[in-house]
Amino acid sequence: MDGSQLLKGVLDLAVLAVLAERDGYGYDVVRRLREAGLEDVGDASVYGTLRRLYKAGALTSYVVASEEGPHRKYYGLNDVGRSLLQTSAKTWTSFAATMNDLLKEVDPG
Amino acid sequence: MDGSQLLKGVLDLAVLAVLAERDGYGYDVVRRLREAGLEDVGDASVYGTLRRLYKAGALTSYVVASEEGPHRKYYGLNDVGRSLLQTSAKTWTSFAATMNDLLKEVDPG
DNA sequence: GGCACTATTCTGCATTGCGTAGTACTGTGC
DNA sequence: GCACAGTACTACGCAATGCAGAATAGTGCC
Repeated sequence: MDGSQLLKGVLDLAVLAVLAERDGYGYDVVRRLREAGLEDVGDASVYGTLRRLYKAGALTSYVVASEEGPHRKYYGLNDVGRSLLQTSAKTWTSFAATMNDLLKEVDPG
Repeated sequence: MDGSQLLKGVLDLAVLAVLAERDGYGYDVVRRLREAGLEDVGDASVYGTLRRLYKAGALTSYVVASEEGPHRKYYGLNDVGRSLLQTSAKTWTSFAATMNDLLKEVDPG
């Protein structure tokens, strides 16, 4: 557990959170992330994140060969992913709280 | 205004916030950041951030030649820095809100 | 005076995550 | 067949963070 993830690895957390809601394939995750407010997220970043997460053993993956387009590669959380999500969420929350503290003294009213 | 800063540039904001409280030199900023809860922040990162911010015209800098050690290079916010802080703080806040929204559906209870 | 230690700054270099751009494949509509 | 949209993926680059180490300026000890 190193601090660099704290500062940069927010996308991982976002992807995990989105997948926790329900399984999704890359293109879909991108769309959901953008709808959630992360409008500037690049698709390649998401694919990369998905792959990293999968490689880290946090995701399951199954291909659905739709008849109306190319196959969709769905991803879903497994136990590792779920606990990673919990941990990361906690880390994020406390990090965000720290930042908000720092900012509180700045923003008067 | 690009999103990459959203995801990565948190340290900039933290440094700006700390400096808004009162001027400080690098070594001191590191200490204050750590005391504030950002324990894993590396000194080189802070020096780098300081330099980048200064180069971007957000900071003033003056050297205080202390008699009890090497000179201290103080940094402080100027108008550019203050408005950068405001902007970044707003961006951060809304980003954090988005993330919290995303996480709300995950963390039951 | 020299040595170790602390405070302080600064400079590589490596890692890594995010983004842009471009490729490839599959189905639909013309 | 061709253009277009949905979908996945790769290659490369940039920027930020971290680690390690050097340099500089004092203090204290011998």
